[in-house]
Amino acid sequence: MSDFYENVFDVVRQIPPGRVTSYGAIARYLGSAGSSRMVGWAMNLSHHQQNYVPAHRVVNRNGLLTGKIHFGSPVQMEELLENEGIKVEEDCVVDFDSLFWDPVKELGGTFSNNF
DNA sequence: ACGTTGACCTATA
DNA sequence: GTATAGGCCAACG
Repeated sequence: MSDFYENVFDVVRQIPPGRVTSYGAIARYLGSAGSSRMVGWAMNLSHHQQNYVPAHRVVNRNGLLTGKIHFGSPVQMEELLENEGIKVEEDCVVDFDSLFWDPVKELGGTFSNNF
């Protein structure tokens, strides 16, 4: 497994429950900004990983559940998200801006404790 | 091996 | 504000 995918899975696993992030955010965190597509591909491989990867917490920039189709069922992603406490309507995450979890801002080297 | 596609994002018109 | 173009890198046909 390439380190890239491993990092992606590691970041996705560290996403707190009830929170969501975008492919671009992960790609930027890995330093491969612009290669957001690779993150999506990594998610595709996440199903083959023995370690469970909450790919349902990863959505696109618009908060749209574009990858729900790649789950067991098209509604599987919505079920999981609602199970986490995230409201989903029209395949879109409600309050996505508030639920957005940026790995660069959270895990990003500088542990900003100035909260 | 070449061409196309893909769970995307950013920029310009 | 929407629409179109470009970029990115890996997998599939």
